[in-house]
Amino acid sequence: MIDPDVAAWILDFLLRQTLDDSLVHRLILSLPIPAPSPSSPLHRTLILRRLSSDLSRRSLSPRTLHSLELLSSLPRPSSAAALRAAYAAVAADLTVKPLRPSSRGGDDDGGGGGGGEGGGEGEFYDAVNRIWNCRVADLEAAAEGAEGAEAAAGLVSPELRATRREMEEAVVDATVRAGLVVRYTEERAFQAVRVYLEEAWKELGPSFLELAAEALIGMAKGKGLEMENPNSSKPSPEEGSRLLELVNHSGTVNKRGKEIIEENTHEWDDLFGSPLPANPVEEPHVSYPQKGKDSLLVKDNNQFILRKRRKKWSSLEEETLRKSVERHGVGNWKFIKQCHPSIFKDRTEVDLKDKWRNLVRH
DNA sequence: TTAGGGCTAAGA
DNA sequence: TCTTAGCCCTAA
Repeated sequence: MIDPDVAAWILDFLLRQTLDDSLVHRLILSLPIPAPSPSSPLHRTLILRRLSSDLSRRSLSPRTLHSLELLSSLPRPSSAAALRAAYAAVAADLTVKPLRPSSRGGDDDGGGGGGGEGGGEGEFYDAVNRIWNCRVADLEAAAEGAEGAEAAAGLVSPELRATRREMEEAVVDATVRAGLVVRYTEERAFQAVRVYLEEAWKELGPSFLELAAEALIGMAKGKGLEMENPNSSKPSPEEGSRLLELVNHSGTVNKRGKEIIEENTHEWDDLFGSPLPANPVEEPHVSYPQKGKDSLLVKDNNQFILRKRRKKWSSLEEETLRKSVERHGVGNWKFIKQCHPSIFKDRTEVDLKDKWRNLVRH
């Protein structure tokens, strides 16, 4: 059995190599690492790796935005200017995406819901609401208030505020909308993320294993334990693969890990404590309890039914609900949930409605 | 998807 | 035992 600290060093090293995503997924499941705390170096490496993965798959999604938000909330946010630029570019790209000719779909769009003319605009309005009137508005509010001000200020820039105004204008003006499509290209967003990642990886420096290896080599040469020269030669991807093989043969793949690999789910997100779907529409609905630690069996009329385990509302959930209702009004429960997927990850729209009923009752 | 009635676990 | 909060069911 590998020591958790050693496992974390191995993972931290391998995450920086050009390994295939599926291998990284298997690694995360195989190694006995606890969920990294936001202050641990591994946390930053994991988020950067997830972002790199989005870039290499050329797939920018709300998950990408979430990664950038997480990075800005870390104790010492790296490459602040590039991070702000990447956030603004990705937010704009995700909003404008439905307006691009390639996304509007032909007659075989198969997506249902809307379709036809105006479908792209509909999705655009929805994205403006979700990203700019909700997500970015929250950041701006937080940047001005005391709560999370530092993290939010790391993302809020004059450029972001200007783009938000532009998006609002585009909702009512077709000419502005057309301008957005020309200006906010997908390539522009990719480029901004690429620039940020280059800077961030550079700032991160070598992994602990690399430093240790250098020190060992130094010792072998009789030079003592010097841990300098961070840009010395990195182990090759092949070496990373061999190490991975070693880990896989150590027999530490747990049962749950195997199940998840078989189900091909998104193992990354488990490590961040707040799974975020690539597309909010695909978010799993939690209204029907499933067997597990979050459910309990209750006897009802001589038959057992599965019931969701009672979970007290946290002050963060309560406060978020209050602010959301203030901003978006009563009754928009689904929208409010979509605005705060990580905070309300364990709640259904009905839960939000029920909680609000309780809040106004007393 | 939402509103509203009703049930029940938890705690005073 | 009573109240409250969280959850479920059903109709629209």
